[in-house]
Amino acid sequence: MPQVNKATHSIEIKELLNFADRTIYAKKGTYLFQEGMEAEELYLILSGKVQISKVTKDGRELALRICGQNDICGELTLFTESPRYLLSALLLEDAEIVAIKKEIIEKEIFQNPSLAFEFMKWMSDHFRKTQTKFRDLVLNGKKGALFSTLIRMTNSYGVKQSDGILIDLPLTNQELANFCGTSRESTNRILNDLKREEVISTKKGKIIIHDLDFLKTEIGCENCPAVFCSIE
Amino acid sequence: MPQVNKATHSIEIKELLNFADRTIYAKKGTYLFQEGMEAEELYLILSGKVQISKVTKDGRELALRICGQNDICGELTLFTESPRYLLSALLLEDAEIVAIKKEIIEKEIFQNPSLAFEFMKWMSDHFRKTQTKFRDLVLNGKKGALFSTLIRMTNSYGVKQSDGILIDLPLTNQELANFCGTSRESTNRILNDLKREEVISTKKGKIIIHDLDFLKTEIGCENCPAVFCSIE
DNA sequence: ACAAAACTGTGAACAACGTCACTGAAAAAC
DNA sequence: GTTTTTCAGTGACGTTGTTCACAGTTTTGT
Repeated sequence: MPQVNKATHSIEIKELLNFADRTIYAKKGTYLFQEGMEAEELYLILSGKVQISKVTKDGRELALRICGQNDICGELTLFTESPRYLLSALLLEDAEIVAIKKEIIEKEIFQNPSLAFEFMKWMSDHFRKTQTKFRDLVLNGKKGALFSTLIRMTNSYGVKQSDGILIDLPLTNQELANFCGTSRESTNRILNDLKREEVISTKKGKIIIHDLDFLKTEIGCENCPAVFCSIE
Repeated sequence: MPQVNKATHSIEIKELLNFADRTIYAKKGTYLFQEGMEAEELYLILSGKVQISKVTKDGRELALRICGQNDICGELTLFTESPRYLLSALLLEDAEIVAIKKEIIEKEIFQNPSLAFEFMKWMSDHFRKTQTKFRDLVLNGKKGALFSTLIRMTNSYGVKQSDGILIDLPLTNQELANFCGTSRESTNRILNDLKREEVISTKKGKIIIHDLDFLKTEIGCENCPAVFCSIE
């Protein structure tokens, strides 16, 4: 099945594999790391999916990204003294993950300009992604947050169908709400409005987008390259 | 007058000066760059203040940071093909700014590991800053956004006084609101609540913080190092 | 020093969103 | 294949934040 838009990652990031400390086989539902933990490694996902999120004291959860194959996480701790993870990484599926020691990467980046360059490019792209998501959430209210999330999901997991684009990822209303900083009920109501207007529909717990442009114009999306507008 | 917390910038970032293309003397109220413009340079502020913000189609403005001496802006366009600025940079004061060609930096970073390293550290810190601000704005409502902004302003422009910390920066309610994604009226009401509870007061258009801890506990601030919690 | 402009402060009406409470549907477990 | 458990859906109501309107205050310009 053809992926609509698969953000291409730089080939060189795979160089990181050469510096692997060990490979982790972790189970769905467990945490790769949790906020507050001392951060000594960073991770490269070989298979499976990992959700990065922030948990508030009062138990709510703000989900930020879902990392899949070839994505990097734990990256925010590089170049910081006695760093701790700011976020938690929850396994959405069983996964195979390579751990790389922070010191080794830092040393290697220092000696390997091409790796440094690729890494900076990656950070830069990643930053842009966060920046645009930020804008959508703060500037366009909860509706904007949801529309933005749907668009990003489409870019990352969209599969073309005869009647639209299927977001090929099982998602409950609650999970979607976590990405928007919204309550489950609000998300549910907005989704049902969209169904009524035939912008989306659902099949077997997955969402099909029929009118992506509607979502885009509502939040003033400038049609930035999909690399900057994904959930990864 | 002693600055409460001045985030120390890496000395090496001044290396960038060696690659300067030209020096710009720009007037308050003008734009260094505006979103959508083709991005060919990045800028190092020598003196003056520059506010980075995003303007929405309907005229609202979301302010993200204020750059002062030795800060870098326009950085989000590095390592991207045919980049355009995502944000606008408005001069808050007359300023002296060094422009550096994107290509030159990219080339130099490739050849100079120490510069690359410092630059990555800078990006990493910068990212953390954005990430925490993000959390405050999305997770703690408009009040959280304002408290967070006040704390950041204190870290960047706070000057110790006998009765508290003066935020040594002229700020109208509207400007403050722009940093929070809020209406002027809401900001005004929250500020007046804080005045009534003697958490803050104002003198000559500037804010004095009497009870910083109150603001911090309200938003669940973990007392992260000031480097990650500033308005720069 | 005086007028114009910009900013502050506040009430009232309204919209957006969250919380609570509960029902029915679907999926998972046994 | 039935029982649990999880999830979707929806009304009622409270809270938060916005918008509009306007009066009073401070700052700026000349």
